[in-house]
Amino acid sequence: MALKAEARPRSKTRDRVLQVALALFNERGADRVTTAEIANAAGINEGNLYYYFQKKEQLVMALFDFFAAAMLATAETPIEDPSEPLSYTNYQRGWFKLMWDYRLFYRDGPALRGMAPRLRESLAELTGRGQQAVRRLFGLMRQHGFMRATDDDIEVLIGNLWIVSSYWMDFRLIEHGAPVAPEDLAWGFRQVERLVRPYLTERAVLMDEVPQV
Amino acid sequence: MALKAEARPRSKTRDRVLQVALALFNERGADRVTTAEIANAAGINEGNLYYYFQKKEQLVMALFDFFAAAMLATAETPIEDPSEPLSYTNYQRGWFKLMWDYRLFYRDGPALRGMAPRLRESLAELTGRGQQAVRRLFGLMRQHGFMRATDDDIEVLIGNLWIVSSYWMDFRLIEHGAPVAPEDLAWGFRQVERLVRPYLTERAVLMDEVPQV
DNA sequence: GTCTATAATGAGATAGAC
DNA sequence: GTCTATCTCATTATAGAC
Repeated sequence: MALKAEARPRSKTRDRVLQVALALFNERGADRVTTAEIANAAGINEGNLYYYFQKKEQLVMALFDFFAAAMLATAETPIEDPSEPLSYTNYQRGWFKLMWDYRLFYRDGPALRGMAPRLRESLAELTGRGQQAVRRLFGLMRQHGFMRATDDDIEVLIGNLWIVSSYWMDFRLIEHGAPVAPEDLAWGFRQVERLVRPYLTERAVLMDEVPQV
Repeated sequence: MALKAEARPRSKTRDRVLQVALALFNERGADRVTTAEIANAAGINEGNLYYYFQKKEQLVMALFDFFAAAMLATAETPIEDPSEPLSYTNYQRGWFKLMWDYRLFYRDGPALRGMAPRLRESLAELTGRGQQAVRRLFGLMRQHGFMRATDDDIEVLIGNLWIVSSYWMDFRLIEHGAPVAPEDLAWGFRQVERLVRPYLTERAVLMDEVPQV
């Protein structure tokens, strides 16, 4: 099981390192943060950092474990009321909160995989489970008459949803120069919503509201 | 003008370096190729490489100039017969050929921007011009009754088209492990085609054919 | 223009004292 | 568990001979 939490015993210092690393990565980009900076920001010495994480890869993987748990919780959040269209919008909101909290994994994916090659297969596994959850969700929407799409439509749609969701932050960075900010979430939310819209029935209300973060 | 060709006089060695660097980057990934390897593959000494390109960034930017020219040529290729649906499919084929020939810029974008920070603004400019060409294309399709979409629909669609086109290779790499191969082009082609399909009218034939590369 | 050196970086990683 | 000090190593970059 690739997504289990780490085995090593808990420690306040260790937790602080992870917390600080997550913040630094999220803020400045994973490729612009060195182990020295992380140790410094955590108030410990660089040598001490290596007591907890012998390789930078281990640090990244530990962060990924948190992300994986959060993503699965998000993906498998049950729809409050499947007969109420707004419930699905709320579900989508959950995804965008996740993207923001762990934006290092969305924005800096390639850089992180450079630091931690093992990340690739963990990501593949997680992606599979996340997509399965979305697949079930669309099944539910069809049942309730909110969606009209063939199985094939849905497979292609899920692929495109995943790509747009995973990379819109990097795309936005290129176009705007500035790193992605909370205000940009509405843009991404809208792009994703429009992917789904062509397959919604008249029964479904518009789902292009601005997400709360 | 950021997209002009370089000013330095031509030279066989210089051309060979660029050609070899493009091939190596395309093949192995931009972040896995060192200047030493490039010089070696070009049959010259590492010191000599720095006679032509004082910084690795200059090498990347020179490659980008080729890419930019090819991309603009692709984007602005006139539609052979705007009243013939297949012409638009051919246009899309052109894009996928470009993606393959310069896949380093699609697959290794973040790594390249790490090597050459100036790339970001050049990419932004190029993206803008490319999107403008696609915008005109959709206008043409509307004129000929192949497309039914509001201006707003088209703006969102272009954003999603750009994201899926730009990042599907990286996504595919995560899911499959293996680097993207020519066979995968059909998958990407299909994902892109399905983004557009909901806005096509009955007059437009299906455009989901497999691209030739 | 091309080569042989050799420097200069800058990061990750470790050994061993406390 | 934490620190100081040091090492390794890949890479970019330059100086100067030919």
